[in-house]
Amino acid sequence: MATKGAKHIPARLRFARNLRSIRKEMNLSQEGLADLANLHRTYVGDVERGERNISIDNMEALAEALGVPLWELLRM
Amino acid sequence: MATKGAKHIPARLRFARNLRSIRKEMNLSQEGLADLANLHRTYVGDVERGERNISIDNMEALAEALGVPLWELLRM
DNA sequence: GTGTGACTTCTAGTCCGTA
DNA sequence: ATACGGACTAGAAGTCACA
Repeated sequence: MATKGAKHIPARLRFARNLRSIRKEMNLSQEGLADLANLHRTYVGDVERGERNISIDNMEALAEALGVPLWELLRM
Repeated sequence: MATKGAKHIPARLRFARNLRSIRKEMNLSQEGLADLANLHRTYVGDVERGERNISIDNMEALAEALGVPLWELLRM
């Protein structure tokens, strides 16, 4: 078969990138987002760099803070 | 307006329920799934009961073990 | 085959700084 | 406003014995 590859980017990285790009689209700072999600400034930065293995509760907190559905943050 | 409610079920619970129902559709035991995902039997059970705040890496491991995209497990 | 309590190890998540 | 480090505490990861 032809189209097999795809070699998925790890979910953690997809989440990281989507989080950052959506946050920026909203002209929100990491600090501002952290506040909205009741998380810490530095932690959000770590997550956006893909350095943290974030838990589902906090993923949801961030999604809600951004006002987007969680699956949107897992988009390729 | 009429249809506003929706009162989202927490992502953790949605994940729990979807995981269980998809696993069962595949006639797979918690044990079998745990093996495929390189996780422990009891841990998978805990997750299916929504008792664990699972991290993104393990969510992905379970999704891959089931052969479904991660977002499928977050479906309402 | 699954649920549950208890337990230890490891990392998620906080908070302080400095650049 | 963000990155990054160190040091710390809360809580996730991972395992077991028993129902």
